[in-house]
Amino acid sequence: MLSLVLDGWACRYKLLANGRRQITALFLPGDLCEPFGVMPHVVDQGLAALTPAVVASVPLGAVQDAARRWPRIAEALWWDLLVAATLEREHIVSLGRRSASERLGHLFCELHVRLTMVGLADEDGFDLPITQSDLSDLLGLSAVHVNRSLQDLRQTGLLALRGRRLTLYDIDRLRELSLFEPAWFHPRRSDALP
Amino acid sequence: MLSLVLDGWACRYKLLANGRRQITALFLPGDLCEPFGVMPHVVDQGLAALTPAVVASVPLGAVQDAARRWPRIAEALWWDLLVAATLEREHIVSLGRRSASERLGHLFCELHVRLTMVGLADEDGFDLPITQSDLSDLLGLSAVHVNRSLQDLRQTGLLALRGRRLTLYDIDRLRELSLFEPAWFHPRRSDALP
DNA sequence: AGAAGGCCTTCACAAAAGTTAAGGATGTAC
DNA sequence: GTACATCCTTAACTTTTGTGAAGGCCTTCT
Repeated sequence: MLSLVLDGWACRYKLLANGRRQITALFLPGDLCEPFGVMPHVVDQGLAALTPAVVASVPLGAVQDAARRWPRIAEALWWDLLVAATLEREHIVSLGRRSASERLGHLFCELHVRLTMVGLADEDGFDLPITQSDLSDLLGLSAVHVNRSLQDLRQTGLLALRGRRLTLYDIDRLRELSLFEPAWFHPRRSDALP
Repeated sequence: MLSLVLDGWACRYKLLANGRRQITALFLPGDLCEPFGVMPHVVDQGLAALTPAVVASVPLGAVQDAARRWPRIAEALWWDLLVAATLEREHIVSLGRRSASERLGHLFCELHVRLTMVGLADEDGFDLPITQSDLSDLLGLSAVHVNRSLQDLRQTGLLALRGRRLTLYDIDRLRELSLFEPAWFHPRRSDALP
């Protein structure tokens, strides 16, 4: 079963024995939230909606048929797998080597790119429908510290977050501060497909 | 080009603009260090040997031919992709929600399982050929703190690390302390392959 | 209107981790 | 054997992050 998010935000997460939660991946509208749906036995983590969400599920057989018949489908699936893996690696880098503010900034830059690709962001911001507690589970921080770092970013004049709207006042400076390198995000489509 | 580690340890890593390094994946003998060798254009990260290493490289065409001719090859490739993804997700969990000692313990438990599978560990330990500084880049810590936490684990009587040999005195207790759940590591081989 | 719950915000304090620096051990090159 | 380099170890100190607790704002339910 292949699952595609049509609306809303979802995530993959793991709950540790001590009760802590770590979100390992964030799924926005347009994302496949089960890229390994092809091998459903091995899911070691939970899947959850962070907002009310609409998800389309396609039976595995249909996916395989479609992929065989239309190469572009197969190509798109590979593509998605690859982008997801890249995002995951960048997540590791953030958690390991970026400070709290840098993690927040980097996440916002990433979301801005991803949401722009699906038409859900404009030049100076986007809708951020999840709680600060969700952000903390995603970034490996405490909720209090997320709030603190958010205040820092606000006071530096880099962004505003009111209601559910995130406004980015100076994306270039935010990218610099967060060590964001958008290059990895737009790799060329490869012509060498398996 | 598909690359297989035959001997030695290697890693994928990213260097940040501020000079910090984060290792995103560790490759032991028997691991494919380019699971996405199938799409070589998109490597956003570096590949490095952590010890003198021997790597076999197989041209992409040969891999595709072999995969088509012998389904078990294709199956094994999928398998490797899946295990690597699971390890990567667990890496995220460690960096986000485990303390320094827990990260070390978890890594040692993971290495013990992986190295046992390729015959490079015995019941009570294995060879750990990388430096504490490498460990710190892998676990998102400072080298000094890795050393500190290592001392803690030693003094708790959980392990010894002399020369390059790591001895685990009480694996069960170490697993408990590190919130290690080996379940994810032995998922059933799926019968539904693409 | 009032009560309740979720979320955001702030504070004071505690714990964890980073930094800088120094010395010791070990191994390699000459 | 000596010099050099790398790695390990420890210490003192600083910074970052976590914890527990409290109050405020807002929405929803009754």
